[in-house]
Amino acid sequence: MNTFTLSTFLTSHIEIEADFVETLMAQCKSLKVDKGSYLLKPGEICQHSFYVEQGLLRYYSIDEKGKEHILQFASEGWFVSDRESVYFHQPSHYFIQALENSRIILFNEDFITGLAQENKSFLEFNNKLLHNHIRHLQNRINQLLSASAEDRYLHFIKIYPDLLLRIPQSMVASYLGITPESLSRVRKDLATKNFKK
Amino acid sequence: MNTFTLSTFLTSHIEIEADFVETLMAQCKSLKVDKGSYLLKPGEICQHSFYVEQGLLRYYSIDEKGKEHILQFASEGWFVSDRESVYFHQPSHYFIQALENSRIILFNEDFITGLAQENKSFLEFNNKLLHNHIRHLQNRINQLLSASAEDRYLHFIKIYPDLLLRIPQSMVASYLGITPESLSRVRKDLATKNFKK
DNA sequence: CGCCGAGTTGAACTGAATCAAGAAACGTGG
DNA sequence: CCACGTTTCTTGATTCAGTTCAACTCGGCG
Repeated sequence: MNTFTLSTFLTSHIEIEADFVETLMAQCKSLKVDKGSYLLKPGEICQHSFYVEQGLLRYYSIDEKGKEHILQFASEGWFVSDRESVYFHQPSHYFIQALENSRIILFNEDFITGLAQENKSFLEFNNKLLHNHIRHLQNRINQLLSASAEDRYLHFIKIYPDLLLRIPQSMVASYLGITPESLSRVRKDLATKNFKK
Repeated sequence: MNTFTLSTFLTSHIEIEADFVETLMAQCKSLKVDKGSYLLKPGEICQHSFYVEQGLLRYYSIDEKGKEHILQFASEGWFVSDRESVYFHQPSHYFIQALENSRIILFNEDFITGLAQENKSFLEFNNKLLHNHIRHLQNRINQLLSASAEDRYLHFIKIYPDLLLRIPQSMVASYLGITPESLSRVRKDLATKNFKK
């Protein structure tokens, strides 16, 4: 059985009436995507927030030199979307791609904002998501400004130990803002440090 | 005359009834702060969003090595706050400080969320602020991951040309995530490049 | 005048990138 | 279950962007 269904998520995060959850669920599309497939590509206007019930997504950009930069991973119980693109109706600069076969719930944003006006607890829920998003982004910026590659890696394995087992190391490096080679060396250094202790 | 009063800002950003603006304004405290003084310090729980009518603020952290890292500047027409601290009622890790004598409007967050439930256009306004915030944070992360110090500086002067004249260069460096010495060299390089062209 | 803080410059250093090669792990088909 | 090719990870040598520390310049201001 699966504890990451959307309804479980909703009821665990906010005070919400069971029948409201039902009607909400009934109006959200569920989607199965294969590993490697894309939910968003640059140039498209992002139409949804994606909730991951099962599987793993990544949210990333490619710069002028062709390098990938992963902004976010989303495994079970997480939301991803290009909120800038959704909200301001602008073409995205980002990719959202499945790293595993996944089961996703699509949230249409207009639908969401509509609900937020009707239902108080849903408004709170939406607000919580936005603030949580801001919190993550801000922490990330502060860390990129202040911490070394090693510190950032240590922080990553502390926060996302589960992801370590599911994604290739090169993607961790991309998330941290370093090259795969550098991450390999950081890990080597840490190993010898721990050995000495 | 001043075009950055809060009421001007509100009416230019959303469809909102004039009398609602009035009642809103009546309930927000205005505050004059001297250059150098603090609106938030680490350990405090941030209680407000700060709207800048006049002047300039910075939002920054200090890391373990004692280095400052500026996350955001806020001049006329901008909001700042530690949304994480406000929303989750957690002690902040950040400073908010006036870089000039400033006139600030205080937004109590509970008050805001209350209003958002009553007034539809205010809900939209609040949503717009949050999404705008997310947009900025995301762009910043993407840039820290992908762009060189020089690129980041060029982007900065393009986006915030006005700030260049108002803040010391060392703070621009802090915002960009480099040392003042490095920024000085970046500028030198750019000058000779432009000369050659 | 003389000080003071901001900015610049230089020289040495360092963390991380790059490029190239090799080793290990992994999945697929025989 | 093994052999093979492919992708992932590691390692080494070199280069490079940005840091550090120290000295110097400059403009403003008492």
